[in-house]
Amino acid sequence: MDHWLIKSEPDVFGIDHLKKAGREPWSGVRNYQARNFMKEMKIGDLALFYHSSTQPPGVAGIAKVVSKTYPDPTQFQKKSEYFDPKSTEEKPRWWLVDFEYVATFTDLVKLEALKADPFFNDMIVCKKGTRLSITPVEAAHFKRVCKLAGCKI
DNA sequence: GCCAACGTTGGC
DNA sequence: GCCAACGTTGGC
Repeated sequence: MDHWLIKSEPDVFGIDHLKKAGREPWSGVRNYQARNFMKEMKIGDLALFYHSSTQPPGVAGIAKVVSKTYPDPTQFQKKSEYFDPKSTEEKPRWWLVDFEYVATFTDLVKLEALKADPFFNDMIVCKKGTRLSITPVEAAHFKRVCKLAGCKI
């Protein structure tokens, strides 16, 4: 099983939205690197749900991959803000998976806390200038974040 | 294929 | 609101 970190702005779609929805297609990723990581995801993989562009930023909970990778339907929808005229149904450019709600952390594991701990030095989200919305996470890092949150997975 | 200009992300 | 760090676009 692999581990990941997925970023989302809580004002747009946060962990509470996922909890309410139960399950959500992770549409709208329009970055090739992030897309490639999503293509590597397998059913059962776990992801840290990270809140970005908020005060304070940090990991808010856990989500689980519950579908295989399939074409992002919003790329074909003309009215969607994610519409991509260069994409075709025969050769879709953008792919996604569905995430299922797993848990909300009682206390947000702040980015500040991750940066303060040398154990997380290699974690991509801690590095300067990383805007990637989907990143792989080492199992040890994943476990430690859960531990900091007092969350047993 | 280079690279300047532009747009976006996201912490601060 | 600022701006660093990217990614993308398009002229050449």
